[in-house]
Amino acid sequence: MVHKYEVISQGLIEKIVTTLGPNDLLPSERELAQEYGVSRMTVRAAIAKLAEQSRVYQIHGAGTFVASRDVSKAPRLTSFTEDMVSRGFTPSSRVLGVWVEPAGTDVAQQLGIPEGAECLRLKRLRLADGSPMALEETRIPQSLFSLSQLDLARSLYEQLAEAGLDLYRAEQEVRSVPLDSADSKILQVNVGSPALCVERLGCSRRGSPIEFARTLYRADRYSFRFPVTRDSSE
Amino acid sequence: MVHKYEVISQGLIEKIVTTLGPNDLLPSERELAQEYGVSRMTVRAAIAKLAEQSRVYQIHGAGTFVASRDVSKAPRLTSFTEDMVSRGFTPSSRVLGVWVEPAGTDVAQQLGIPEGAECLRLKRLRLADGSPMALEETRIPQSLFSLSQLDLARSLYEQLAEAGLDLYRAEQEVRSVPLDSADSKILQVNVGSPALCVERLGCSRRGSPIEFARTLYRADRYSFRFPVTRDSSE
DNA sequence: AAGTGGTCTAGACCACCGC
DNA sequence: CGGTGGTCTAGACCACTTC
Repeated sequence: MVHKYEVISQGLIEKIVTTLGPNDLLPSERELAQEYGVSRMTVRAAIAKLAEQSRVYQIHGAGTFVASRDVSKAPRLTSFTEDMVSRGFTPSSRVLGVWVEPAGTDVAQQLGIPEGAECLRLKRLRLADGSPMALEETRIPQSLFSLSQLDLARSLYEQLAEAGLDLYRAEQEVRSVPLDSADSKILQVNVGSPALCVERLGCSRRGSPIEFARTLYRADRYSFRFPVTRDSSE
Repeated sequence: MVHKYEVISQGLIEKIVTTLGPNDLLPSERELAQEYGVSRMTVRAAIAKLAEQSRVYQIHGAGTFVASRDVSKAPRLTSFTEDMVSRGFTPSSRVLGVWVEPAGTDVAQQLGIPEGAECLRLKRLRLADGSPMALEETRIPQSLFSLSQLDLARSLYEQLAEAGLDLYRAEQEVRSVPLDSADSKILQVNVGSPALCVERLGCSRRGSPIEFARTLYRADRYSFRFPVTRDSSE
């Protein structure tokens, strides 16, 4: 808590969760500036942070308001573990295989590496409350992270971050697919059951690809929920 | 083009699309301030707008850079027609039914109206390049928009906007579901084929529900693509 | 008309990156 | 080290909502 605007953001969040409800009016920017003894621009920085997270919204001429709770979660780049915890499940994981193998055409294209370049491939069954939730296959260029660095007992993201490979953003593609017999057996559902297929290309802040993951979620246990807005671009 | 920061944003966009490529360095904030004869805070406002749209990214101490072009824009709240056009299809539509009927439990809960309150229900088959793409069912509280106001030949969103019901944001839930025999026949795929089921609750800027839509997209023709970022919260 | 957020100024100092 | 973005000030005027 170094910056003033962070103090104000936190103060507002506390006010929101304790004494205010959805669509309630927050103090005006000028009031807050006086209350915290800062300039109004600093208050605006604090509110901008909250608006970015959809915790509040502003209406020109009217004021700043608390956003509805169920709108507040924009999709974030999370690990399976974080995702499950936030959904109220206890996550666990079973490694189905680790390989080093040449990249196929699609993987190479996604990761922006030459076809046939060696990739770390990690296949895991993901469980929630002890029963199958998803089947995940991750590929990372061996040139970035090698098999010998990998500790299967620890979080992959943590280890990537330690190697200077921070995932900053990702491109996700979501489709609906029928499960083949092998995958359906692993996920313990009938052959041909639908699954949510999420392909994710994780990138650094500079935009260079780090990780390509394909995850099959059991359709009966998993869904995506996210907000969309009209404006944004221009 | 009233505001100074908009002029600067536009100028930067032009520079980006004409003379710069991904990860190229933009002029510093101070240079731009001088070039445009404005304060640095105004330049920052312009850049903040572009960063919000992921057209540029900033690295503390290093500079402002052009984002990779293949980073798709965050999902926006669009009509089926807009969505298809942006995907390169020619959209069309066939109305399968229009009713006024009492809201069921789930619809009432979503729209925040009493169970049994009258709703406008509109069921449409959506086509892309002349063949079935999606099956869409929309419900709007009759108290907000009545059947007699509806012109089936025109865009529903346009008519809602004219009635003062601007959709500002929406909550979307995306699942994978198998198609039953009736729906699969309409969409011209095999029974049990997977589909992407998108449920959308469209709201006003103030957060009051306006429209609840459930759309079944053919899995073989449609997928979602969107970016996620790590930061945001905290 | 009063109050709100939106834009804007002309400075300042700090934290970080790259050489 | 110099240059960059990140934070911050103490004002100002404009545009909008609400009454």
